[in-house]
This record gives sequence, structure tokens and C-alpha cells, in this order.
Amino acid sequence: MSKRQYWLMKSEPEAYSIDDLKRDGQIRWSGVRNYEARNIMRDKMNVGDRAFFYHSNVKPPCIVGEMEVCTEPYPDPLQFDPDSKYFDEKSSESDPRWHLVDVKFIRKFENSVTRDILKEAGLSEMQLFKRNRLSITHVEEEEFIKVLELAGLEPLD
DNA sequence: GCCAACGTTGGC
DNA sequence: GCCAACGTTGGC
Repeated sequence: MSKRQYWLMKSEPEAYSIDDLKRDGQIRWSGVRNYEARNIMRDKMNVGDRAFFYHSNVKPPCIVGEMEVCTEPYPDPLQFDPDSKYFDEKSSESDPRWHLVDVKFIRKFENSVTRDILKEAGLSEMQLFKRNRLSITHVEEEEFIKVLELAGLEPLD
């Protein structure tokens, strides 16, 4: 069993929000079409890893909750669907290009943690800030705990 | 709504 | 294989 790792995953709440995840319980993290983000899901994530849910493209952008990786990676079905905006004609079922994992809801923060709060708390070294536009980034364990603290929460087992 | 950052595409 | 053109992300 590998050591649990921590991640941050962005979503525009207009497209899919923490409240949607709370309602659904579990969701396929569909639609990632960036190779680096895909590689993280395909090669780096493990069942049981924890991730922050980050609301992007809103004011203010912020971390709004916690979730857990709950499946092994598998091909994103939308890449095969001609009607989907995520259809990829260069991909095939025999050699799929895009992989994803499912995540499940753990908790929504009562106090979401904005970028400003993160910076003020000395977390400006987070990959979130270093890796402009990358929608999935790695989070150090210490950073993860610090963010929970900022949200007024204790780490879960 | 602007636009900087930056990944992707495609002509050569 | 270079790189200009183009498209997208996402903070501001």
C-alpha cells in the first residue's frame, strides 16, 4: 500500500460544483484534455488519495471541500462520444488517449479557503500558484494539513 | 471582459 | 523539428 498522496482539482462551479458533488456522492472526473493533468490521474493517483475541490473562474477562486480518489484510472468515455464536446477523433477504444478517476465527496468546507488566504498563510509555494492553468496539481501533506487548519478543520483518518 | 500564460496545431 | 498562429484557462 503506497503512502497516501494529496491533490488539488479545479472545476468551474458553473460546470460542476462542490454542491453537485455533495448531491451526487461520486463522480467521474471527466473532460480533462491536458496531458500533464491526465498523467497525474493515470499514473500518479491511487485509490484513497485525498484531493481538494477548487472552484476556478469565480470570485474569489477558492478551495471549497475535500474528496477522495475512489477508482483506478480508466478511459474517459466522453472521448468516444461524437456528441460530446470532449470527443476526440484521434482516440480509439483500443488505444484510448484520455484517462480519469472517480472521486467521492468527503466534506464541504463551511469556510472556504481563497487564494488570498493561502498566500497570506505562507502557502504561496503551492503548485497551484506555480503551475498556472494546470487543472490538477500535487499538494504536499504539510500543505494539505495547513489548508484544513485554515478551513477550521482537523485532518480525517 | 481583458489579457497573460502557455499548450497545441500545422505549415514549412 | 522549428516556430508562428491559434485556442484555452483562469486570475484579475
